[in-house]
Amino acid sequence: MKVDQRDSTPLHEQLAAILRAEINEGKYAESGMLPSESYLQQEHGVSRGTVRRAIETLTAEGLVFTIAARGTFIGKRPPDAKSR
Amino acid sequence: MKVDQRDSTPLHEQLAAILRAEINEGKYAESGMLPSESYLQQEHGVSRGTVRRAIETLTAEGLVFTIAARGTFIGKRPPDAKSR
DNA sequence: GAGAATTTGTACGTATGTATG
DNA sequence: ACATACATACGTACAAATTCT
Repeated sequence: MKVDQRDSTPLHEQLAAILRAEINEGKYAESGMLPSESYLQQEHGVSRGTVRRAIETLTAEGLVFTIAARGTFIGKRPPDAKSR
Repeated sequence: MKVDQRDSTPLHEQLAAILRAEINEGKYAESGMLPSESYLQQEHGVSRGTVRRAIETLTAEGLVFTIAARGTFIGKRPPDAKSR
């Protein structure tokens, strides 16, 4: 799946939908985490800001959570994790 | 006490808190020094860089001081800490 | 003193967080 | 939405200093 630059749907929404589907398909079940933002940026041909907005959406949905300098993990954020 | 990899509190902060508590409990009173960085690294399952940042914090607090290739000692750095 | 082992020091690479235009 | 720059966090590799055999 790829984002469509001509589609009027915001890129970050398109990307969020793609990632959401991939997660539900178990694509990242092995590592338990998403690829780095830079990787996703190059992979999908969008800016890092767009990648981050997409991940933000998935975080709000409780699908993933990120920890600074470590990465974005699949699943709900543990109760004692303080960052956003 | 152990660091929590899923807690988003920086690992070096978690480790600093652990070491600070252990020092105050007198855990290292006997030797008067901290274990080596490699030991702490394996003991707590973090990288050496994280260990060093934790020790850096304790040093800034005046709780310990480090001498190159010798180790990290409990207490405030003496004026002539380099000589033997 | 020589050489190996141990310990701390420094540099660099990668990842996410924040700010600006 | 994108680009860039910088900050913070974590890790790895190599270098330097000290100690031990």
